[in-house]
Amino acid sequence: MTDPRLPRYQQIRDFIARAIAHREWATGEPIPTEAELAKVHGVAIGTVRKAVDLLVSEGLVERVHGKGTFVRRPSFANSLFRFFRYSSDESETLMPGGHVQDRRRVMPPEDVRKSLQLAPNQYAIQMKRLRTLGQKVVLAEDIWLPADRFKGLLDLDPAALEPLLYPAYETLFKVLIVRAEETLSISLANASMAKILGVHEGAPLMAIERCAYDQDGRPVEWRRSHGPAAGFRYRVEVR
Amino acid sequence: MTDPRLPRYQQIRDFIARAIAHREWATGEPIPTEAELAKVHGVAIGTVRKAVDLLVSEGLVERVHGKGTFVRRPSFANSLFRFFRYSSDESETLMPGGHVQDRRRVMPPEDVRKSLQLAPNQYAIQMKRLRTLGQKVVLAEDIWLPADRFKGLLDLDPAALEPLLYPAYETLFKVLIVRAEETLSISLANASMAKILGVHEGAPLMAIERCAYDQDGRPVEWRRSHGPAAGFRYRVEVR
DNA sequence: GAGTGGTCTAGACCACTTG
DNA sequence: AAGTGGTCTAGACCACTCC
Repeated sequence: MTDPRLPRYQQIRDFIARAIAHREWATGEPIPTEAELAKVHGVAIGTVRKAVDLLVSEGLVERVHGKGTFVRRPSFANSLFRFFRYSSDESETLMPGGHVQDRRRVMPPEDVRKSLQLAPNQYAIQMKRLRTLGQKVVLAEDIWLPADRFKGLLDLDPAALEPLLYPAYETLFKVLIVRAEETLSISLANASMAKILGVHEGAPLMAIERCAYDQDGRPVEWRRSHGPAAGFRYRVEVR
Repeated sequence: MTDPRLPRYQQIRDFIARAIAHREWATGEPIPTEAELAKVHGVAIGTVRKAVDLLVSEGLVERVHGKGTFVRRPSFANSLFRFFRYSSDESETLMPGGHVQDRRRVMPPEDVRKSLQLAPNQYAIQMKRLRTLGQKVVLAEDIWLPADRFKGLLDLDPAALEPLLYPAYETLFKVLIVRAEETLSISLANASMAKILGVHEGAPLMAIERCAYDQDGRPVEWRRSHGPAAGFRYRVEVR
């Protein structure tokens, strides 16, 4: 399953990441102890520690001294601030709702196809989605997925995809998002956007393009989101 | 110098970081080999490796297999994309000029004082600065520094601070920036901003607030930058 | 071939949590 | 006291670069 030419610690990291993606250990539950992992994989404990170090740095897992190592994933509030980096004004306790409006199986435009590394004849699934805070629409999203990794999504009850997509990807499609690249820019509202977001035509909008990658580094989602500029804040740490 | 209660690998990391900040090893030059560092500090090589791992993850140093470990600092193009995350349209080869306009020693406003963790009676140095691409002003910056760590900055020839501030901080004040937090938002140009940036009043601007931290995790610079929204792009990787 | 970092071992002892 | 992760050792051998 894993490339045997990879270092042992990488293989063990992949093994654990895959097990987590497949929900073999529930969120908040401990993974096997380092001693046990070492025994199972037939390596020294230092090698296991290096594998776990990687997972910690990816945010997939959390060490607690004296207790164990725990699956750390976005049960809720977490994924919000890992990937939903938008807050209207300062309030920390925001909790956006998600509302999938539209789902289709289509050929993606060229830029999306490239970002998702799809072959020219491969299909994508497109979804339109609104994010709301209270009654207010704060973000209109246009989401693209590789169809072959999300078989059956079109037949799902839309409610199964709410309030957050990434936990649903994980549970339903064994796709675990571990990182993403985002590009921010500013655009002006056209007529339809203005109507959806409740701003006047030509009002400034924040545009966020995101490409999200799974535990194996493959791109699995591309989205473009638009939100009203007023009150928009985006926080990030750079190194 | 370093807290002896810290783990050895932390102490060694601090030792190396400090040496780099003090320019004991030039940019692009190799630091001592791992074997040598181990001998000097009287530890096993694995401990040194852990220290160097930290520095690599901080981007301070770069390993090259078979050759050595090299000081990686923003000699030039690097710091641009580490900390100057602004590009007008897609062109990758941008190289913004910096032009310090104004320097003063003043009491900082409350929010700046807090961000820099200054005591209520401590002074700050304020600088105004323009960033240009070709003839065009792309960013107007308002920069605040703790006065006690930048003694003598007011007497310097402004040219000593160009084209980039962070290398100057490092050479002249032994302050090495290793990370920063940024908050992006959108504002509208007032009359003076409009004039400086060459846009009409009320035009949308990108506003970037940044707090930068040194190798010891202390905040050493706060700045607020404004640039025209048109053509603005900000790329970031999130985990 | 000599020198560098990269991987891995088989332990030891310490610090913290839980019963 | 037992079990967990955290630090550290004193090596071994491999992969890569340079001469």
